[in-house]
Amino acid sequence: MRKGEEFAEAIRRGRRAGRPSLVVHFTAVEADEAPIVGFVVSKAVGDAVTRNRVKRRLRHLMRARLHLLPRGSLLVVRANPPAASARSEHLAADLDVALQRLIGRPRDGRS
RNA sequence: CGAGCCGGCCGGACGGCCGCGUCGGAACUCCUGUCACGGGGGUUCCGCCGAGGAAGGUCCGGGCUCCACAGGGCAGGGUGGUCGGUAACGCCGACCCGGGGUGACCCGCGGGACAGUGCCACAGAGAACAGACCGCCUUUCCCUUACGGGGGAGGUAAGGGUGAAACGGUGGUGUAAGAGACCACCAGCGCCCCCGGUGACGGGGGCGGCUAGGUAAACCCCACCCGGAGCAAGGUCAAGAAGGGGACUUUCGGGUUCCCGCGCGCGCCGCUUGAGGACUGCCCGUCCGAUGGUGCGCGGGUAGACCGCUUGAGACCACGAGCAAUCGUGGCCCUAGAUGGAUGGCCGUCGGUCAGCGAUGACCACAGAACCCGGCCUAUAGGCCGACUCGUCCG
RNA sequence: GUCAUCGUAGCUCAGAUGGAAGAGCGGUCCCCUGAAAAGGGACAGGUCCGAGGUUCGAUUCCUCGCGUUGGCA
Repeated sequence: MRKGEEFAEAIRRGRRAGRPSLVVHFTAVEADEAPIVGFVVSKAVGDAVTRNRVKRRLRHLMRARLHLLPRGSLLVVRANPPAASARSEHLAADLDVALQRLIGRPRDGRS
């Protein structure tokens, strides 16, 4: 994801699942397109080195989970300050829980 | 051996599996164009390369690009011992002067206070061509038997006390008491001469007057330097005053959406007798200038691609010049170029640090390129190398 | 990339030419009240962001640094 409108769409209209280290926003459009994913790591998380590391870890974790997303997905992962000092397995666990809440439920749920 | 001082360098190493980015190659595939060669994109595989000494802060200086190649004066800003280095600097080196240290060495915005103006609180009698509070001395008056005390007039900067600072220091002559009033030496100031040095300056000699406060990181004066903006610079696709471009889609007619050129109305100024504008603020001077400039209102509008983009005052190694900063010659090498922004995940061995008798366990400094260089400053676990100084001991 | 702003008591802010710092709220104690609030009185509280420098003397002037907030492209 690389456009401001797409971030706004996912964050404002999508559903949200929060964990201590991160927040996941998810929405889906009708179009039959490949899912796109964006990351938000604010200045509150740390300095430039820390923010880069958090972003790379999240990108790595999401890459392995892309197949879980339906077509047309817009997904934004926002990092919270605890993500800076979290171990990768903790980040992965938080991410899995959040994804489970958002898309793991039956497809006829609220949308 | 201990303590210290200065400089240079490194800043984890090796390997396995899975991923990411640029570039190159191959295969497959899509779009587009030509008579033909072609152009552009996607996927997969292979290969090379892939953050720093500070990439940081943005405090200076340059390259590069555009503005009209930018002239003169004023204003404004900056620098401030000397000589050298450099593309340049507010940086670096050596030296000079002043200060600190036993020393190696360290610190200094280090021009001018007889061009002018301002300021120097409190304390103190007096604070800038100073000043009689106490004191000292002369004289006079009063009180007192006397010793002595008090008042007036005057002399006096040697002494006291205040202060950051009180108008040279010590000794003598001199005097009523004193005073550079005079003398000797010392310190300091100005001028002249000689010697050494490119120079700052240093050494020596002579003469003069006896003495001149501090502050210019207060205004200021002097010397020298400075055009402005910044890669979101700037350019190409880009044709045109009616359309053009990108992306997606298509039944190939087109459609959707975004972007660029902004569009309309009313008024004012002007079209070479020139409105307005540029050379950054002003003046002179020079130049641009008519599909023009400007005011108000309404409507529209906020980033598509590509180039610039990494070969450069370049890195390394020799030799030479120089005390050094640095420079010259030769050899050799090519070493990130992203654009929601590429270095991540898992694991092994070794290396450090800490804990523990041990098995073992935990941890790994500061910090992430964004046009590119030269400096400065700031952050930084741990480690390596070298020069030198002082102290102690041994020979 | 570039240009600014601010940093003073626990909080919000003043301050001067360089001569040593205040206000409001808050805090503590006392008075008032049967008790409290309000009111009155008294008191305490400061590395003037840090380091270095200029000066006799710096919160103020100079340099560097740290942090805060913001503007423009």
